[in-house]
Amino acid sequence: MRIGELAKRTGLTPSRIRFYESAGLLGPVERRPNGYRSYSAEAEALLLVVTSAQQAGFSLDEVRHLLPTGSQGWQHEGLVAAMKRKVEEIAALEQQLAQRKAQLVAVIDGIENRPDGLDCADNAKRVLALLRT
Amino acid sequence: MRIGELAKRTGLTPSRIRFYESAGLLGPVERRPNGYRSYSAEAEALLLVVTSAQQAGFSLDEVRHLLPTGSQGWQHEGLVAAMKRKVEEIAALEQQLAQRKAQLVAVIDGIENRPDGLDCADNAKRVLALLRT
DNA sequence: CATAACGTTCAAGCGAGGTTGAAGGTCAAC
DNA sequence: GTTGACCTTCAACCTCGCTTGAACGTTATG
Repeated sequence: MRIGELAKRTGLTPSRIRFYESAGLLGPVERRPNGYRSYSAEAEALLLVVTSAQQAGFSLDEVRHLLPTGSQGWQHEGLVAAMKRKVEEIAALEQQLAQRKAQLVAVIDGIENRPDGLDCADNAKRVLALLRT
Repeated sequence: MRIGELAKRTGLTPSRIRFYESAGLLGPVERRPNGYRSYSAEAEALLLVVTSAQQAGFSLDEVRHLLPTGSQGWQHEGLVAAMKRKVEEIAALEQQLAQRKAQLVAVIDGIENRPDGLDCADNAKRVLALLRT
């Protein structure tokens, strides 16, 4: 498989795939006699791992340390440990998101249900005070 | 209040505050005769709005469009609409996060409970297949 | 009066995650 | 035998959200 087809199959751009290679995420890539990159079906799976890991919140740097180094195969323990840590991080993020959403909703409510007799500036102070808590 | 004190009160660095000003987030800032910036207490509230909005997932560009332009005051409708959109976005993000977490947990489980008689490479394929669904 | 702790501007740099472009090689089809 | 699609490298550029540094002015304190 040449890079164009791999790109289509993964939904990535060729430049992005080359970028991942140059970032050390794909290991050494086979070449045809003409210099073209040649990918096996495994490459598609590997790219799926990379993009999934990215979506799961791993930086490329983190991903690189999780991928099999050379021909050494996966290192299950470290991998599992990293994923468990990431699950924790995601749980923390979920909490933060929920809090942000709650704050936004509180601000919206604070604006829409402004107490009678409170002018806009004072209401702004009231609403901001809610955020600090 | 000079920039240093504002920085301490908000927990931001002076450079960051100047950066926000140069990004058009703070409007025109008063100056003392010596050229030093002079901030009112409102500035602290404004910076709180900026950083809160950032934490809520607004980019600085988005924040700029939400802040009162000139001396025109807040535009409640647009503001509330933007916040409601952001709440939707956050809800979507929450779903994605939940899905990512579920995938990670599935992968962890796939590794830890590898079926007997399946070698590592085949198990990797099995686990990756789960991710595609 | 010296010195340290502030403040100023402006330009440059960083880190992440890529994209874009120039200059060129390869290959299949017409 | 020439178009056009695809591939190569390498360097430069981009966006975001800042930080850092150089060169310089101001103010409070001993």
